Amino acid sequence: MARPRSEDKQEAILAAAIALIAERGLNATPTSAISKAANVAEGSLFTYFKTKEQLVNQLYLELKRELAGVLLEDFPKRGDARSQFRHVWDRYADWGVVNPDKKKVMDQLNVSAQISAESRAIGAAPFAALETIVKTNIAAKVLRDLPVALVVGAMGSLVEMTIGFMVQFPEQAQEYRRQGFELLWNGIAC
Amino acid sequence: MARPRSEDKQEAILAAAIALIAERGLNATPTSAISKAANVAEGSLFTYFKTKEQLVNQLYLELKRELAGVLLEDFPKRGDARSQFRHVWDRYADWGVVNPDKKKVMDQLNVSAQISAESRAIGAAPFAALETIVKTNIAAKVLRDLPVALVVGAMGSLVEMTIGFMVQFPEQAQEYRRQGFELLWNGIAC
Amino acid sequence: MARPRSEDKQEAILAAAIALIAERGLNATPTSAISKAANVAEGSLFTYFKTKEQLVNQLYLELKRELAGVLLEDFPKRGDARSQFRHVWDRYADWGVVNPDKKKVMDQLNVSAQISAESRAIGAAPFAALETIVKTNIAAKVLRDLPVALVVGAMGSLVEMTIGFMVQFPEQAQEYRRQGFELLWNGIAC
Amino acid sequence: MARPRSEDKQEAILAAAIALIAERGLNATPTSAISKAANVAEGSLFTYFKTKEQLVNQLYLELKRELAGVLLEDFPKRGDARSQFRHVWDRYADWGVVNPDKKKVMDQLNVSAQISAESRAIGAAPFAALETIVKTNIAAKVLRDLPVALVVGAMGSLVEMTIGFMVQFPEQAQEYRRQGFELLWNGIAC
DNA sequence: AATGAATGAGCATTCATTCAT
DNA sequence: GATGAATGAATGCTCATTCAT
Repeated sequence: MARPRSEDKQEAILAAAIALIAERGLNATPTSAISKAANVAEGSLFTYFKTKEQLVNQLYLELKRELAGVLLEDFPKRGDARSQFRHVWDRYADWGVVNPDKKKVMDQLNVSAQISAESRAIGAAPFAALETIVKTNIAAKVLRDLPVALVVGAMGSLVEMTIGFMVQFPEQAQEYRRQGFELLWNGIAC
Repeated sequence: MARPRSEDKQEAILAAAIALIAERGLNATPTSAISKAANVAEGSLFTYFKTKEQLVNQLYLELKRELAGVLLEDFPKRGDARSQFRHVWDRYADWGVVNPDKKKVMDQLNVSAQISAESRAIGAAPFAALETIVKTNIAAKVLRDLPVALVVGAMGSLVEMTIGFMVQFPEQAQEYRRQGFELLWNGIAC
Repeated sequence: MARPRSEDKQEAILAAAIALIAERGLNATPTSAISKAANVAEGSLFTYFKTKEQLVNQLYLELKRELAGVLLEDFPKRGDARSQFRHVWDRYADWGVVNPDKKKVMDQLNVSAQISAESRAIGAAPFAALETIVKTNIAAKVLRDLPVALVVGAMGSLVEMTIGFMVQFPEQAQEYRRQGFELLWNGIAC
Repeated sequence: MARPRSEDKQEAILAAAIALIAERGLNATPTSAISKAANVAEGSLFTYFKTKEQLVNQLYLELKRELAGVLLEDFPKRGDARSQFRHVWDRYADWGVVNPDKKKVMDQLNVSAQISAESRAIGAAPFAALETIVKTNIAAKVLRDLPVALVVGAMGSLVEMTIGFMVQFPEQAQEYRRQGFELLWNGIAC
């Protein structure tokens, strides 16, 4: 009967956290700044997230989940391998370009000591589908015989680097996106 | 007669900073902890580095310089392109495996808001030689016609990822090192 | 038609307060913990007690009233003075042993700055009968000629101390109870 | 070579804590108020006491030690038992009257959950001499055959109560002090 | 009346930096 | 230069109380 917890508020807090952490860095972003940016009382932040650490971990999971969703949405299940990888690559790159704040935050959280091992495990789960695809294509001799994780890792690290160039040189963004993918594909394909 | 500033102490502070930041993270490492680990008084740290930020920036430059030195030491100037890239790759990978703390700190500093644009520029300079090599080999049609920076970036991001696997699975370290390089080389070579 | 204030709830809150304050201390017991333990909403606590301070004062009065009632119940009006004092002594001691939580809370409230002078006055009132008994017996030369309040105070402080031993050494509880009383009686009787 | 830790400052903090806690109560006394009253920066309080809890425990020990010292100073070793007990009684009572703040603080700390079992044990040690005296006099049939701890406890609880009257009625202070002792002595002596 | 989310003042503690010795 | 005590702004979090539902 009391005011129900508002999902809006929870989201506003996460959104504010993204904007501020992207701009100022994780440690330079006090919870008070987050709550103020979210138009929420300082104390309210803690009704939605027990600690700052929990907020940060949840943010991490949210971003991972969102990204995984984006990558696999409209996935061309019946396409050839190259198209499939290209789909994931483009989705990832575009997501990073369109959401530079989220990208920056993810970069920071990826190396932060605040993210628990558990969060890392949960955050990695939605990407399992990618591993399957890689595995299948290695078995089918479409991809070279490399460790699955290495291929997945290469894709990740290469897009993330590529995104940097796309953001830095918006006019050549499409060019970079294509060239980055070429590099990846030549690296992994038979 | 005042004691001269001891270079030893300066180094001890940087070494302590590396160990602590690698273990606990940049923001969770107070200067007091660094000075204690360096066997130096809290105040003394500030005679060697005006602020924590300066210490961190200097640390960044130190690491970059060290890494660049390692990569180019014994560089096979007269070897073929593949050997040259392989040299850099192996040096980088081995450095990361042998110095996991330095690697972790560099990962953190690379995304930290504390590192100034100036530091980033200075830190990148020693790697200019790499760009030249890439440029030359693109011109010579040994490498594909890709943006130089993209190739350099790909090498960097791929080794860093590969190092992760080498550290995680020490028994297959050599295997990973080789496979990572194959992936890179196939990606960039004509 | 609004639900009437439930006396049950009021009592549940007081009972929960006793248990928690005894265990964790007055200042370490948030109202939220009390309401949760009482199975009542956080806000509801404040419909029964306007402030935490009022709750605490009411609790104090409740305990004082209960204790006074216990002491005088079945009071041997026609017995000799010793029996009468013994009755009060034993009742008090047993109450403390049977209700260690209430005893602890009373000890804390007795020295707490939260209890108003008014509450202290009201809380003392039910013990007026004791003063009368003391006064009468001093007049009758059964008790030494000491200030009434001093005698009453002595009885109080001695039982409370004695209760401590009874709780700490349950096997000698009866022994302590008797010996404590002897000490009191010899101290005050002619 | 740096400024040495000043004992003055440590004492100023403890003194400020006594004054404020006596007036406002333990939980209503923020460390900031203590440091301000001690003319010390907020942070400095924590160079002398790691936590508020530690400050409070130290304060407890300080008070216990001081009191024990006062009670046994100039102790009439060769006097008769009554004089000896009277000595302790008077010292205690006068200490309480002269130092009402310390008395109030001790009353609060005695029932506070913040004082550790260890502190309680250490705080009780200096009073061991009292137990010895009691024990000796029980063996010598000067005192009744009561548990030693009960006798010591009775002395303590009775003086503390008596102090209350002495403070409340300063004009009859001496009278109360004497009467309180009579009550104690008649209660414990053969 | 009942609920529990919302509020924001308040607090213990940390930490980069300064400064007396 | 070296030391470490001193400083006080900053921060994460708590909690009594209010209020929308």
